[in-house]
Amino acid sequence: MIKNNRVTLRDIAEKTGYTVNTVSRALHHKPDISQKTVAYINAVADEMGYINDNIASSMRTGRTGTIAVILADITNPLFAILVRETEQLVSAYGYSVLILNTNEDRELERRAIKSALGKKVDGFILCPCPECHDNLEFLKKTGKPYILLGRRVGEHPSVILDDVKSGYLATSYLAEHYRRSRIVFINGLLSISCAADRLTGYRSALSDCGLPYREEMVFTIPTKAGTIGRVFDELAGRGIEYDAIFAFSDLFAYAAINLLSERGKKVPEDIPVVGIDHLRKRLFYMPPLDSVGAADTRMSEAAAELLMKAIRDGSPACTDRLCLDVKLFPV
Amino acid sequence: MIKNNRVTLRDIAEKTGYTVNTVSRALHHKPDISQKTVAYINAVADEMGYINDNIASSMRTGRTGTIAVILADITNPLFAILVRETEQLVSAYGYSVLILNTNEDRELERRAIKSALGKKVDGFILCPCPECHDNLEFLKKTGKPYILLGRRVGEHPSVILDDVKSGYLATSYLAEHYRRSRIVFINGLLSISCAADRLTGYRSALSDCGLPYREEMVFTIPTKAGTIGRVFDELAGRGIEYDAIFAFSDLFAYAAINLLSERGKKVPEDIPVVGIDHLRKRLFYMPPLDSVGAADTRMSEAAAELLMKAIRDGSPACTDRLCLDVKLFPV
DNA sequence: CTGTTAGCGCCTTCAC
DNA sequence: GTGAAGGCGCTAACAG
Repeated sequence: MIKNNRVTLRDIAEKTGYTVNTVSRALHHKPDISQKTVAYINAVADEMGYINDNIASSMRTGRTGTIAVILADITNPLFAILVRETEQLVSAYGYSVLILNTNEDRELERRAIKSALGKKVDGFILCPCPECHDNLEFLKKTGKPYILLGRRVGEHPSVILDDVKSGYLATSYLAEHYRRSRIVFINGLLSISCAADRLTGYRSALSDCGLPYREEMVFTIPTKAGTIGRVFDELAGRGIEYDAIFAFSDLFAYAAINLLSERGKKVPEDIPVVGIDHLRKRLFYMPPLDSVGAADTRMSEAAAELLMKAIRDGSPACTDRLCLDVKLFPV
Repeated sequence: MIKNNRVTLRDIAEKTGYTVNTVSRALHHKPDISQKTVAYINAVADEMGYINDNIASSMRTGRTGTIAVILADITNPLFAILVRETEQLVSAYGYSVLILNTNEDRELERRAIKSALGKKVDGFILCPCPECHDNLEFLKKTGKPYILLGRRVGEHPSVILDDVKSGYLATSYLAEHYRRSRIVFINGLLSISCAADRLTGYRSALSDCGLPYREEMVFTIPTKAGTIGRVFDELAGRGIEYDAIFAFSDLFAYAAINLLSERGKKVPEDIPVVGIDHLRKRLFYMPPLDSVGAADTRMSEAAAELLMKAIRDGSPACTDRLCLDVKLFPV
């Protein structure tokens, strides 16, 4: 068995002659310890290489200084950005982030929530998977603060972008700026609020531009590799003419552009493509792309602030529901 | 103050009439409890919604079931992939992952290590930042198992790709397949082992192909946004002719392609570009790109396996140093 | 200002 | 097979 050679409060207490508890308070700079003692104890602790045992602290205080971020897949750049922004914000509060991937699967999401509860996180940020109602109700019952990010579900607290407007802006940009009338919409699954809302925006924009809504132009596919190829197969197989593409996400848009290139089509000359998320704002290496994204506020920072507030206040859950403005970022 | 309404062992004990300790052993399926009792207690625990308190368990056992993964930036897709693969592998062992970003900064790396120690992780995987010797020595002294990923430093245990070969393959592909002789190398900082090794491979390939090594064709830049633009400014400003680009990473390669496009150059017709990491293998939306990547084994899985083994054996650190084979993946 | 006491929830050791 | 006792390292409450 390995001997745990970690320095504990007791070690410092023995060395300094104070009690464990005085040492603890000195290290926390509590007001009821003399300046001299504080300085002395801190110096000794430093010298001995003391590091506070978070586990033991949590045991007493009930707080772990960790929040869970639960989402589909960290290799999706959008989620990576959300995580990074969240992490940077909460670290200012001394918090760190436990990341759990659901792969958009309900069962995995449930397990992730339980796992995080077992690790006694102080709060949750989650981008819920489809069909997640049970999971969210379960989470709500725990009384832990939580907030949804990017997708709303019923009355659960959430911070989202204005997805109806996103769909509207993207579609009308294709119609007006590029003067297109046959706009294919490659959408995500409608059980995700943002997909449903973007469809609403798409239809509304078509209507305002005097264009017909045609069901065969709209595809709903899961956020996985490969699935997007079938859209083009189907378009070709059924001989559907189109002159523009509105993609559910920048990822879909880039994947579509790759496939269009393979078929000898140029973007945007032959087929303009508009995406959503504006990844380029953060990821310098992404190719140019017309995209709709948050206008000012960062979604994840807003969510993280609300969560931190709820944790500090000891409120069982934040009750806010925020919908942030978006705008189109042309290439 | 919020009442903590979590179900504890004691609650189950009271309900079943057994002692806390019998309940604990039943839930762990220890052999010295009767089948009937085990079944009964588990049923009650389930019904009550019991979730093991990892914090309290860790307190006793000294293990947290968490490993730290410390790297530059999770929004870099390469790192995101490494994290995801690591997570998937260690989750099979019941482990989870704490991610800490260093932004390639020594001080942040040190803080990350300390933070992870405070959270009592059972082991470390890190992609060390430049000038990290002190940090690694510090980590080594803690006695916790650790392993470096993607970059080697001195004698510290590591799993890396064969970076010399990567540099060689990329360069010779440009020279032989594309028949180019003036190959610009946009490299990372030489204090990172893979940059140094890839430079060795680059030089060696030039030499084998009968091409001269020209210092003004080699640039070393940090892995940050914007810096790559200056390479092209400098090439233009100094009137340096070039007909191919070897990029330190796929990200650099994509960024270079964007900049070449802006300047009206076509890839690969005018200027072929070869990168490293082969991101497309995992990220379906990335544009086509010639790239060098791991031949078979996944680097992060190898590292994670070694770390898990070290943790299970209770050995203070894994001592292996692994260098995995690479190959070129043409578009 | 500092010391004493108590206990967070769990698991390990030993007894019965 | 099961129960009783002890303690992981820390911090909160209360003395003095």
